[in-house]
Amino acid sequence: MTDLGFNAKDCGTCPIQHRAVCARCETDELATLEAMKYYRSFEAGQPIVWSGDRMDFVGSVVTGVASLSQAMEDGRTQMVGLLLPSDFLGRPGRAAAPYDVVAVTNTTLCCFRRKPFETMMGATPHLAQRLLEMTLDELDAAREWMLVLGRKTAREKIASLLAIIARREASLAPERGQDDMSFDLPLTREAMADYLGLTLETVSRQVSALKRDGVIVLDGKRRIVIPDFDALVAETGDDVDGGVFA
Amino acid sequence: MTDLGFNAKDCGTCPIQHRAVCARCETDELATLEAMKYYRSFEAGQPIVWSGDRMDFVGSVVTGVASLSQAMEDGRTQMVGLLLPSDFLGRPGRAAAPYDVVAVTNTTLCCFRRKPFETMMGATPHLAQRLLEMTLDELDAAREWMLVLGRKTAREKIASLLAIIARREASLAPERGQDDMSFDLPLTREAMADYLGLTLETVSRQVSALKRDGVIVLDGKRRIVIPDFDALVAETGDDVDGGVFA
DNA sequence: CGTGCACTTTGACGTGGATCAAGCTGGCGC
DNA sequence: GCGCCAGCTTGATCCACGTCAAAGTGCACG
Repeated sequence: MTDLGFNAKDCGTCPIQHRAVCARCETDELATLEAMKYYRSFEAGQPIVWSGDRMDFVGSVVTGVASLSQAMEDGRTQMVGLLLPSDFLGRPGRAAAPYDVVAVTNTTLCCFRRKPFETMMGATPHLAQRLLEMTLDELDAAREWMLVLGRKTAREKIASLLAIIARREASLAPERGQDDMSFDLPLTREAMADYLGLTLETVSRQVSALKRDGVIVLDGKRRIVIPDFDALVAETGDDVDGGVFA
Repeated sequence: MTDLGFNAKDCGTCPIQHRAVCARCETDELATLEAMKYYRSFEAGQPIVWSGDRMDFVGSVVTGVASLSQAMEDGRTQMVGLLLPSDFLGRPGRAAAPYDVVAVTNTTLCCFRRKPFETMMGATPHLAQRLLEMTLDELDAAREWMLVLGRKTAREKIASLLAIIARREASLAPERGQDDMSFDLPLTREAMADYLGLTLETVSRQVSALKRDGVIVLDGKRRIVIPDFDALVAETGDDVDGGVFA
């Protein structure tokens, strides 16, 4: 919630708006975006917006992890997206948030107020095209996840989730090879269950099973080491190169 | 595959490109789009494109139903979208099709070659914005479906599918009230199963159960009559107004 | 250095939907 | 009119995952 007071120029730590949204912007457009942006941070567990709420900003994740989820009246919930650093949040042209957005870990967003952003979009054709690109990527990810939810076994679901997170982590720190990957799981067992359409007990059992079978190594409850990424991918049911977010 | 030879002006039957894609186009842009468009038709069961294929057109469905689906190596398949009349197919800026697209019933598409369409998009800012809108709608539909796949029971899944189709049918023929809805199911039990992440036997049993309970009436195997739409919606597990594609 | 509490693991048991296996039904070609 | 066959239904059985219950773990706080 608090404004971090980052210098607007201090974007070594914020690859977001320049490269992700506006890679082809001219200098003056870049400067306009720069001048408009501001930061917000949220603590782990804090809601960012509720489904149906008015949402007057768009932005992207600088650090941390946020989740998008939908709930049924009786309490069943399904996570429909996971926002990792560089992912975009919000939708130009739409006032109401379609999902609950919650900070899973401590999270910093780089934001723009929606109205001026929309105005800018109208004046900058490739901004709209860039947003379209990003939305198509989200759509592909959502549909890939439909396959996971509809057709995969519990073990394959867990492996798919770990593979996605491992890939994302690797792309954020590309200097390391893809052997000996390791990362801190940002999700509780319950959050994993909500993403995978399982119960937390089933998640726990399958994580234990993957550990027992040597596919993953646990260091504490959250730190995951993946000794052989290909072995993990083999557990997902996907063909080797076609996988999720390929 | 065959060109139907429809008159390019004959767009009473083709509400697609004018209103869906280009509602705000100026007259000359409209004329340009008109001149570029052509029709293709496919018979029930025919593939339109395979996943990974080069796809040199974009378009939308004029009549019929097509499906988007993904397959795993071992044959498990998940339908990730259903294209009904007025739905858009294809993605500007991307050469490769990400899913298998199959004509479920006899289908007619209104197409544009991709390259000139992209050029036009670059020159016509609101075309890109309109495409973004449509893609966001698809994204919402995909995520709504993730809730169906991840958290609903077989009976709720069937009810959700019937409710979606009934709503779409009603919006195509809005003169009829929403009591006494009826329509021909365009999908086989197997296709329904692929969409819902079930087996065809389970689909058959749950359809029978909904019939036994008076939620739906079957006239033959394909014609569905819905005596009370609200009763159907009550079976979906959604809250009354929040439902899929709300 | 306990005590509390959120998170996780593990066990025992139940069940919804998958699987396997017959039939049935209705449209179409001959 | 008859046979064929794709699509559908129904039954019997199985098993992956859910449910309920009880410990275990480790970090934060006194």
